[in-house]
Amino acid sequence: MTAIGLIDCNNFYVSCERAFDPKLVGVPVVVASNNDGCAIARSNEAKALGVRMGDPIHLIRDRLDKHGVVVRSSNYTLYGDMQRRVVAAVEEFASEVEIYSIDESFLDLAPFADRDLTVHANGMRDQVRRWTTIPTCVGIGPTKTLAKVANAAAKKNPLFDGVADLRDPAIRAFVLDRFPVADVWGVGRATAAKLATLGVTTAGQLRDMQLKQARGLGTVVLERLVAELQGVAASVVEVVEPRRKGMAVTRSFGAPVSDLETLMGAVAQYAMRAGEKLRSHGLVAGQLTVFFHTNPHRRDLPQHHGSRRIALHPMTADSLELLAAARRGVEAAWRDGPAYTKAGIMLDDLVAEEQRPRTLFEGDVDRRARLMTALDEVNGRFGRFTAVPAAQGFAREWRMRAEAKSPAWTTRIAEVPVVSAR
DNA sequence: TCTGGGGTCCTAGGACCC
DNA sequence: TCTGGGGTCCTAGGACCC
Repeated sequence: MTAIGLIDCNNFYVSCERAFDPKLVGVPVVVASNNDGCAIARSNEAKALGVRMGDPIHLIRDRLDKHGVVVRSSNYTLYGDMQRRVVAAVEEFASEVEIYSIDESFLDLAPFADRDLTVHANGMRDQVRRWTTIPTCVGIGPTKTLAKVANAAAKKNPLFDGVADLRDPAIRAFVLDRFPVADVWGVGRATAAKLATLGVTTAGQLRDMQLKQARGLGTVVLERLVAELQGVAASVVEVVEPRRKGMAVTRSFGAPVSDLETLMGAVAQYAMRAGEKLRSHGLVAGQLTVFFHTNPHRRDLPQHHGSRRIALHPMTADSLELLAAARRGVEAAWRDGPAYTKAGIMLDDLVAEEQRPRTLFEGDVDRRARLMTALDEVNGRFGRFTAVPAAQGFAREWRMRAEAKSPAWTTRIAEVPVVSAR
């Protein structure tokens, strides 16, 4: 019998922060996005105060201060390492684990389906908690979409106490009839609005929609979604990582940038990072897009959105080639005057290094590849951007804000927590 | 003063071909 | 005035996810 599980960490970033700082337990905590811009994780206490996902911190500052909400800058090194530990704790409880996002994994539970899966899931949650302190919820169903619904029910409805198994048709119907259609995985704002005009407001009503009608209203994506709600699997638990199609390094600046040289400095660093990322995946890129733009929320200020796409011949993962292409793009798209607040590099047409098409006249590729390997080794060992090209220009006025970032508790020896006993 | 940073998939429509 | 009937490939943009 098919049984798909979804384990999801509760308020993951906040829980990671709490794992190493007990002062944060029991008080309202918010983790801010890069640049301390928006609220992207909230403790239950913060949710109860009305802090919503994506709220700009500066707009809710007063409320945060009034209620003593602790705001932490995001610390992705910590969260990434904690994810690894959560997955390790889960592995023995499933035959396959598909890491879906930094805080969620799909599980193939079929081999365990003859036992009580609620007991099984609770054993898994206990192990995650023992190994990482992170609280989780588990949803179980015959398809991924139903496992997602189950997970949300497990989290929201105290009746389930952290684990919901929707394989039983009666329980499933009970939950779907009370589940807002807008909260279904894959139903966003636009689709929810269209469904509302048809009077479809619950997941149960969407389940009962004709497949053809679903396709007409949305696309094949909505049709598959309806099938999954009916218990017919349209996707499976995927273990192998799919080949990446694109890759990006983009950042908002800590302060607006109006001069070309400073912007170049930022873009240069993103290009170096993009190259590093490509090489770590063993890929080369055929196309690079560089962009920079002003603050779109400030309609009162002059706006400019500069962007250039540059073909990379030959395809490459060489940081210096990416850097040169990015510079050309910025120069071509530059406009004097506006204050820019964000820039980025996007790479497309990604191909595995071994499958890179060879061209004539590509120079001494091996020598450059060795240089890049050396660069990665130095930076891997001594910290990112220890070795950089001399022309990079390392003025850092644009560097993003992170005013309340926790230490790299688990990944830097100088920052591991010290425990003393007497 | 201050609004994240990644990704995926699908479709429509244009360019081009015979 | 009137203007076929297929294809393919590519790109931009929308919608969605966390």
